[in-house]
Amino acid sequence: MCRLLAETADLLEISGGDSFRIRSYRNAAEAVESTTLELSAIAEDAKKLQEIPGIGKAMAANLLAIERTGTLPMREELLTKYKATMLELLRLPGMGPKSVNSLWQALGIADIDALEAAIDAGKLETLPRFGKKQAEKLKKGIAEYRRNSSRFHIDEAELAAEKIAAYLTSFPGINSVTPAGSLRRGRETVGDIDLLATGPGCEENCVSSAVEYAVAYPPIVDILAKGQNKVSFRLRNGLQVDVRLLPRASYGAALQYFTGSKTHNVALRQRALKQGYTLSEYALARLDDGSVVAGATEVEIYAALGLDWIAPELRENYGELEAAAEHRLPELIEPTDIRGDVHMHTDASDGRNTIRAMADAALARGYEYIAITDHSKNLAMINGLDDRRALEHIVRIKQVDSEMEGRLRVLSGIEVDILNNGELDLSNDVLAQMDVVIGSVHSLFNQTEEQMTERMLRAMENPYLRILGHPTGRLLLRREPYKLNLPKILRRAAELGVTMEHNAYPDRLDLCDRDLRLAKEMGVRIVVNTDAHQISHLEKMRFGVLQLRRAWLTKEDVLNTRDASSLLAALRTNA
DNA sequence: GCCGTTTTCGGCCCGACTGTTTTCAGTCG
Repeated sequence: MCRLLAETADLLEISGGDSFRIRSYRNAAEAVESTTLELSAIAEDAKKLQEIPGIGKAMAANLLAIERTGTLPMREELLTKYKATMLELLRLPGMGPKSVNSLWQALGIADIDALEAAIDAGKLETLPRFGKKQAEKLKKGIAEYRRNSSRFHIDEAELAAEKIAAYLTSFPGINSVTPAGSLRRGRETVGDIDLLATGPGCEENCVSSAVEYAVAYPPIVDILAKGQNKVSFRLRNGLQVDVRLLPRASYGAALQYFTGSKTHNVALRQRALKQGYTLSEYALARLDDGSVVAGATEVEIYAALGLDWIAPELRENYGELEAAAEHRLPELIEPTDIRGDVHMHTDASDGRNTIRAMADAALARGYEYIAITDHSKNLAMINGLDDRRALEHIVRIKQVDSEMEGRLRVLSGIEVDILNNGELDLSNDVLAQMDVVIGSVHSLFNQTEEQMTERMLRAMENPYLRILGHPTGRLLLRREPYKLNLPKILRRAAELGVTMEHNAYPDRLDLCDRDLRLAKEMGVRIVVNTDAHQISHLEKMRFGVLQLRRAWLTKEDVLNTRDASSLLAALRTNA
C-alpha cells in the first residue's frame, strides 16, 4: 500500500500535478507505513481509515481500491501516459520529476538503459537545461546506481525472510526455518535470501509435498528452479530466495555450509582435511572410512574440528578460525548490552512522535536513558531548531525527564549541522547546555572527498561537538554517493577523543564493518544509535549491533553500553 | 489531496546551490 501511494505521488510529480495533492499522497504513504492499525482488516471501514491523520475521504477510497484490486485509479490513469520504469530514473542524483518528464517528452526516454544510450549518443545536450556537466553527472550516477540496486538492505531482506518462514512453518512437516547466507552473517546488504527448513516432512523419502507447498507461496512471481529438495524463486520486489528442505541429521552441516562466507568455508574445509576429515554440506566425515562424525548441529561440527562455535557475523576469514582454536574469540556485544540510544528526533523537527512518546517507547524497550537530538536550523526544510527554539526544547525535554521519575533519563541534545567552513550552525552558548551534541553533514552536493573530510576534521576541533555523526544524503529517499577519508577522520577522532556514531539505519551508508574494525584498532570510541524518526525505528537497533559484532566489537568498545552518567562523563572528556 | 474551520474554501515547512542561462528553473536536504 505504502509503495503504491508513494509511486503514485512520484508519477503525479512527473506529470506536473498539483504539489499539495502530491504531498497528500506522500503523507498518506507515510501514514500507512507508520500506523499500527491492521489496514486490510479495516479497509472497508472508511470512517476508521479516516481516523488516521493524513487519510481523508478520497484516500480512504484509494486504500479500499488497493485492498480490492491491488492498485488505485490515479496510478492506473498515470500509467497510461507514463511508464513505471521512469520512477527508477528519479533515483539518480540530479534527476527530479521535471527532468524525467522532459526526457520522456523530448526523447521518449523511460528507463535507465535508454538514458545511458542517449548520453552516449550525445543526444542529451540538445535538450534545454541539459549540458555537458549534467550528462557526466548522470553517467556517474547510473554506474553508482547499478552497483547498489541489485542488493537489498538487511532490514528488508529480514522482513521478507520472516514472512516466508512463517508461511513455511505453517506446513505440518516443517518445524524450523533458519536464514543462512549473508543475511545470517548480518551483512548490511544481501544479494539473495537463503532459507533452510527442516522437520519430519523434510526427510528424504517424503520431501516432495513440502516442496510443492513452498512453491505455492503467494508472493512468488517467478519460479527459477524446483529440484528434489530445493526451490528457488523471485518475489514481487525482485528479491531472489532459495529454500532448501533438509533432513535433521545434516541440518547443522547445511547451515554451516550455506551460511558461509566462502572464504571462511574454504579455510574450514582445509582445516578439516588436515585433521583427516572431509566437510561437506551434508556432514563432517572421516576421510578414511567415510563415517559421519558430526552433522546435526554447527556446534558439534566446530567442536569436532577443535574449534569453539563461531558466531555467523565473524565468519569472514578475518582470523576467527585461529581465535576459535585458541579459545580467544571475543565476547561480542549483544543487543541487550545497549542501555540507551542517544540520537532521536521528535515532532519538533522531522520526527513523527513527541518527546514523551519516544521516552515511553524507549522505556518499554528497557533502556535506561535516551537523548533527544532534533535537527538544527540549517535544515530549514524540516523546521530545524534555531538557538531560541533549541533552548525552549531543552526545557520541554527536562520536563519529560522529570515526568519519567527516574525510570528513564531523558537527556537533552541536538544534531547540529556542520557548515562548509567546519563551524556548527548553533551558538556555543546553546551547545554548552546540551548533554549530547552530534555533528552531522547534510549538504553534500558536489563536495569532493577532500572538502567533506576537511569539513568534518575542522568541526572536530569544536569542543562542544561530542559525537561525530554520519553524513547523510537526501533524507530517506536517496543514497548520495559520497566519500570520506575515514582513516584520516578516525585517527583525528582518536587524538581528540571525539566519539564516532554508528547508525543503525540500514538504508544509510554508514560506518561499514571495515571502518569499525579500523576504529577499534585506533581506539576510537563508538556509540550506536538508531537516528529514530519515529517509535518503530527504535527496533532497528539490532541491525546496528549486528554491524558492531561483525567488526568484533565487545561491550567495552561501545559507549552506550554504560549507564547515563558514565556515558556523559566520557563524552565530556573532550569538552 | 487533507485539514480546520469564520461549514466552504484557503492554506498547506523553505533557503541554498547549481548549471544553465542572460534572469531563473530545477534539485537538494
